[in-house]
Amino acid sequence: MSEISSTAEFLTPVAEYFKVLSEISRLQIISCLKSGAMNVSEIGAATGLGQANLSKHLKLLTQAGILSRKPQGVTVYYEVQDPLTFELCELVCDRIYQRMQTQVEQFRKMNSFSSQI
Amino acid sequence: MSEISSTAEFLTPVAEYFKVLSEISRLQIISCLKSGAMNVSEIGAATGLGQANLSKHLKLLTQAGILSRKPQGVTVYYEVQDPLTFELCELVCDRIYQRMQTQVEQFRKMNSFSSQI
DNA sequence: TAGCTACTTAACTGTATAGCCATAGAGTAT
DNA sequence: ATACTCTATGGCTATACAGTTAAGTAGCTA
Repeated sequence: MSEISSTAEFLTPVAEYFKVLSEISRLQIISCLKSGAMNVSEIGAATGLGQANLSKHLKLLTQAGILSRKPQGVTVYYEVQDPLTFELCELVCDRIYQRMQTQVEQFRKMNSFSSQI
Repeated sequence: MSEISSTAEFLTPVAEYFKVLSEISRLQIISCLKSGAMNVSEIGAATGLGQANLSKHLKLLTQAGILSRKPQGVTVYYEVQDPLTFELCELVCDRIYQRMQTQVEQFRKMNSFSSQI
């Protein structure tokens, strides 16, 4: 095994983790679980995702260790298990906001047609 | 525009950011840039990625604001521009390591055949 | 038991993209 | 100008996966 491929192998689970967070539907699910546990129907209503599709995403998120799955009778409650999830999303969200702010500011400065100072 | 779709729209750039970090090749590139700026050939040698493929990944990473691109004569040097990148990777890496540790520990406890205490 | 509800899974389709090849461009030297 | 090196791009194929429809499963209730 070469140095390169061994490095790549260590990075595989990291890439997989980020991949789970790289879909809007799953971020929607995580987002609406910020307030606490919800069952599948509730999550479906909140996100607008189709039932089967939602189920697949929930399975993925659970397998990734991001959500916990708790059946209660006929319904199943999901909850964000790892607080790191929120932390990561917030870090990225904040950075994106900062960049947008910077871009707006740069645009304002560069805009020769602006009547502003 | 419904509440749901507007939420989804805000999440789009976040998902895109995570998507950039969700590929082993790109993580390899980021990883080998930890020590500082490198040109394309050097990155290629360090990662083993094909030239055209590497170029595309570098473009993506640059567009995502993760790398900075600095041409010097005929060569082009890339560098990790946003320290947040390393921060995110470290957070995920550490968490994955913690989980692996936990799994090993649980396995040890559950393993009835073990000669250990 | 049957029937109902809540959720999961299987099978399929369309879309996105990683990797590869060939080519193009851009800078440098002869 | 020509030739050479380094990097970027366009076209292609194979693969992965999000979303959908339909069928299956598990727990409640009459």
